[in-house]
Amino acid sequence: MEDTKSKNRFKDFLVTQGLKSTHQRELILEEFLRAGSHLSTEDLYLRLRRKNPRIGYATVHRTLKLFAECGIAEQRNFGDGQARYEASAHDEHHDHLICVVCGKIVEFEDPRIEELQIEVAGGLGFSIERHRLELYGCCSDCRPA
Amino acid sequence: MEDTKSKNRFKDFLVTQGLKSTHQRELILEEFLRAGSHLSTEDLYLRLRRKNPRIGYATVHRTLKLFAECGIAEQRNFGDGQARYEASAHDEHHDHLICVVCGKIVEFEDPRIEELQIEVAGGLGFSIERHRLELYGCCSDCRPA
DNA sequence: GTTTAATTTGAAATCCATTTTCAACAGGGG
DNA sequence: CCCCTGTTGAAAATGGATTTCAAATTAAAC
Ligand SMILES: [Mn+2]
Ligand SMILES: [Mn+2]
Ligand SMILES: [Zn+2]
Ligand SMILES: [Zn+2]
Repeated sequence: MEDTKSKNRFKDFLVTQGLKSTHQRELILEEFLRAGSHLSTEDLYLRLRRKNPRIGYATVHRTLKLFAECGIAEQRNFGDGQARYEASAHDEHHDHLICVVCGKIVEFEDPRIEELQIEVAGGLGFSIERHRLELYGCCSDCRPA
Repeated sequence: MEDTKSKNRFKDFLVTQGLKSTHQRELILEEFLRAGSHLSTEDLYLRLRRKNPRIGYATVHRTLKLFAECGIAEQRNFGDGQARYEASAHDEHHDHLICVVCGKIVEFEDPRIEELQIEVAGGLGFSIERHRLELYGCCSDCRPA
């Protein structure tokens, strides 16, 4: 399958927002869906340049923000100084495990942790809107034997 | 009590690192300990300027980094684009709950969540070095009645 | 106290990801 | 087509973090 869902969602988004469907936006969405996840604006920009040198960084940046606004992408920040984007696949939430040695990123989701977060926040009078959970450590590949 | 612990620790740190004890470093540490937690470099800089207009932003910045290096402060990043520092009181870890309306920051620590993080990471072959957990929501003061 | 070598300071410059500007350009309804 | 409006991309601006460098300060050595 070829991610028709995201493409349609973006198309609808453009229409309802009175925005235009452009060649660049199509190219960027195409490459964004093709490429692996957690890539920075720069990453995506460079990939796009290979095939189409006429694309501008500003357009890639603006289009990624549109993706996030429309809900087909999410911005992440792993503390390396540049924002990263990933396709919000399947509408399911997940958190991240990041290897501080090789940079590998593993996704996980644990309902028990999610539940405890709500409980703890509730006990302090907060209703949670969103959260950020990142675990930094060393993956099995990088662990000294 | 007047936080002699942090002051001594910093003093020792300067000696062992071959660094010098200066008037500015003392002023900055004094004000850092006096002021509330989670303040940005800019925040601290402005507070210091009130009493002592001769202090430079660069010095505040460098000194805060020294505090973090020496272990009496920790840098935090709550996604508002500027780093914040807090005194690492009592050597005990905690996470944060942030009100998206008024910006209030509440600290918490839940051993069950900490434990689950280790368990989940272990199941994926990771050993955790550190983590970041921030809950964003609405506090009781800001909740629509 | 004086000299000396090394570190520190702070204003200004630089860095660097992000965001904005703006004139040229493209889309798409009429 | 036309026209209006949204879009593009090169370049400039932004803003927090960091570095530069000459002058000032510190602390150890005379
Ligand atoms: Mn992910
Ligand atoms: Mn805190
Ligand atoms: Zn690794
Ligand atoms: Zn609040």
